[in-house]
Amino acid sequence: MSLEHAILVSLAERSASGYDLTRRFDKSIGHFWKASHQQIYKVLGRMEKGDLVSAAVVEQDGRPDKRVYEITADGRHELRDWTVLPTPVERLRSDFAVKIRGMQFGDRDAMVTDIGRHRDAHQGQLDFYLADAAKHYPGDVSDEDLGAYLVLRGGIRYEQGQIEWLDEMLERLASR
Amino acid sequence: MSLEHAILVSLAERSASGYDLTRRFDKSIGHFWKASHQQIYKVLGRMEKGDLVSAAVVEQDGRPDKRVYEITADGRHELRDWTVLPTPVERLRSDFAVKIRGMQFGDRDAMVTDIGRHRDAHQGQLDFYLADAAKHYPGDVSDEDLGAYLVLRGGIRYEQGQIEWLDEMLERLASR
DNA sequence: AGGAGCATGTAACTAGTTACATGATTGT
DNA sequence: ACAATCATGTAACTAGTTACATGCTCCT
Repeated sequence: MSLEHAILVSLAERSASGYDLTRRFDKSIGHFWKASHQQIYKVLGRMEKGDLVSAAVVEQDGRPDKRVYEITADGRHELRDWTVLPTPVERLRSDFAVKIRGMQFGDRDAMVTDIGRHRDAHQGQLDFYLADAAKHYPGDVSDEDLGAYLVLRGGIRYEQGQIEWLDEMLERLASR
Repeated sequence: MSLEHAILVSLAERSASGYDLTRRFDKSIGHFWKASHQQIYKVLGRMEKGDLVSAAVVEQDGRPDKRVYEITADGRHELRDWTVLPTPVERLRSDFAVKIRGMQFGDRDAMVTDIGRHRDAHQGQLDFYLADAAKHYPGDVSDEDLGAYLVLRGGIRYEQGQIEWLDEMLERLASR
């Protein structure tokens, strides 16, 4: 159900079409909750029925019409109510960790290569986050931006932790 | 499809019934891949049809019969082949992060409480991992245990990173 | 007498993925 | 001519969750 909430947060920040949301879910908010356009359109339809969002058709020239969604008062209430409920503490669910765990039954060389790939990918993501932080939050953070900033900080710490772990593994595996 | 691989890894370590696997998925391997017993029985059935595992009915006295699953040669091949393929780099998918991101639209006090709850939960998990590491790997780690050890190291780093992030948030929010 | 543990399932549902579909405009 | 961007969907499928079901033994 949390795609609904992610959409509500995104629309509370700024109204958008399904297409706009899809792009947002490819970056910013999508860094910690990804969604395909198919899923987004499906959920938007359900949310419109539930009066959490309302749609307005906007005609454009040279481009197809679009349905711009706006959060409703009900939607804002739902969002606030949701923040009051305790969030279940999530467990990790990692394909990669399962594979590491099964290392002894696999191909050691291929796995070292794969660990290196992951290291590079996480380094890339970290660089992206750091650039983003430097660009958007060079000084004090406004109350309005605090949530986005804190999540970005979480992303940075996560990527750093991953890189440290991946490096630790590479070091251990190099000496065998 | 990765529950299959998680089960293969677990059965490669030691044969087990669906019930045994369920308990394992409540601890050890379940720390980074959780699964319900319903899902486990369903997947075991599919895997048996695909000859990745084979079952033997074991009669017990004072307890119900059980079907003990063993990994087959095909299963071991599948596991090895899987380790050779590159693992897609996963993005985070976090309800909690979405909620933090939407902080400005929610109840600040409730969220501070929730962050505290998460902090405690992650501290508890970290303590558990540290005790596990101290108990099982006080000295050198054998080749056989390396995968499990490295994943445990990953878990420790992950929990530490989370706690640091949660503390950072609590500190920032206390001063507003 | 009641609850916890052992043991295995079915049924109904929700969320999410993958593949396919359409059609206009703008840039190379 | 061809690809990319804008824009919105349907259809078929897979994975996972929640609720329900059964029945025996051991412990308090």
